[in-house]
Amino acid sequence: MRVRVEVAVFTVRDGGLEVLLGRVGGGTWSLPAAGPPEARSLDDAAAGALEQMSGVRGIAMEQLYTFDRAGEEVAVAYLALIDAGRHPIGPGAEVVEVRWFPHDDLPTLAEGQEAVVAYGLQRLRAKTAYAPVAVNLLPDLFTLGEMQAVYEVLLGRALDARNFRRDVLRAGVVEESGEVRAEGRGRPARLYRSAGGRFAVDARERRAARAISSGDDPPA
Amino acid sequence: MRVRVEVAVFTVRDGGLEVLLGRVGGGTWSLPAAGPPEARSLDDAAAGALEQMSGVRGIAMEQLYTFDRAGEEVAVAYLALIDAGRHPIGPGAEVVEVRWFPHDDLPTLAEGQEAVVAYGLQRLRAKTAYAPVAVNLLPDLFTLGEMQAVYEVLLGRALDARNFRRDVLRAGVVEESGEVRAEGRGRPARLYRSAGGRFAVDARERRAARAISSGDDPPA
DNA sequence: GCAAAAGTGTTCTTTGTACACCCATGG
DNA sequence: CCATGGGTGTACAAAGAACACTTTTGC
Repeated sequence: MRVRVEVAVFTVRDGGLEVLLGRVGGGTWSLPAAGPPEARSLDDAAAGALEQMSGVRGIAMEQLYTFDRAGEEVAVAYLALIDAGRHPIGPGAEVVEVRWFPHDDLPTLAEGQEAVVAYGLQRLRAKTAYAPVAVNLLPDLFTLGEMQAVYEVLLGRALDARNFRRDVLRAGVVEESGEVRAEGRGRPARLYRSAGGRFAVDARERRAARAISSGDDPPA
Repeated sequence: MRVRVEVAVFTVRDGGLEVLLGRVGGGTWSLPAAGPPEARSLDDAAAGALEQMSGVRGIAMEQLYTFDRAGEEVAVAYLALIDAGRHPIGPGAEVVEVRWFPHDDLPTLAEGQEAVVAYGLQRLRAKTAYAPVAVNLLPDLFTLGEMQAVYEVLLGRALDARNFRRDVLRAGVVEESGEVRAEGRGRPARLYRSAGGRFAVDARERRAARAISSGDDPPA
């Protein structure tokens, strides 16, 4: 049985959730993937696959699930979240084209990769309810308004700004940078940065997450 | 890279949580495991490994995590829960001995399997908070007292019987069988059976689970 | 001075938690 | 008749959800 790694990479841009895909030789698009990784850890292989396809490196990855493909090959799938603004993408060697696709308007993918994207999305949404996933999708400094916008994209619904502020600040997942940014019209917003810690958006989401959720944090 | 499957099998017996281990040739104990499964799905290979080692079949399995072992082999780990009373174990071909070990008093295991057991346990405890895992660890018909006892073992703390009853019944995860069982002294208890559905023991646990938790239900 | 986004507190409802008593049986 | 486990309901605490108004800027 051959072993492969495949990475579902998500970003939030222009009010939408997007997936990173590349084209190597033929016409079919593919997730960042690597064939039999020789004497490398799976995690390294996944990071390598992303770098090889897009030039992006230093991104945290989380193992998602291991799919078998007709009993002949196993594909160890990973999830990665990046801020597209901070990490510009460019085709690596042997890569014809890399780009972001809206998650709900993907081209035909290589065999079995739809399932990887679908599961990555499910996991991402589940994590939304208890982990500060948005900080991985935002620049170093960001406003609470931007952060809320990311959550609204991930959850597909509007959030109450007052409760959002209160919950995020109470959870201690962000800290004030002291700086302020005037973003055109409107009162300037304070800029925050990540401070670690966990976060749950609201109880309704938590319940939903539980209902579709199971796992744990990966070992190691 | 070679592919293996390994299964962490848990049961609750005599007020303790136990793990199924077997010995094949040498002196070292091992989880049910199978080498390169030829043209079989991973799930089938995991079920086969359990049957091969212990004779037990027809048990639901859930994929846990894929570990890499020094970049040479990947081990796809599974979690299984069984009622030891309903599924007696016996050594399969080429198996010298199979038995249950208390989870906190395991012998030396084959390379890397401690991590599989540890992670299986973590996942099992996390699932406790939102899934009716106890029904997999109980006979067809059981009393709420027995069910509560299983949860108390998994959680390692006492539960309030009144709240437990209310929550379990409200969640609709069990249904009355109409039968009653006199278990020695005390008022006879009604017998219930599983009715599907989800269940969370209590909010404190839910929070704890969230804090250590991440995943989702596996695909498919 | 007005449109637009940021920032602040309070009330209400739901959920969870703690807790006291009666019931049915075996010994 | 009493010890043992089964079964029921209620009062209190905590968390989440809904909601109105003031502040600071660009135009």
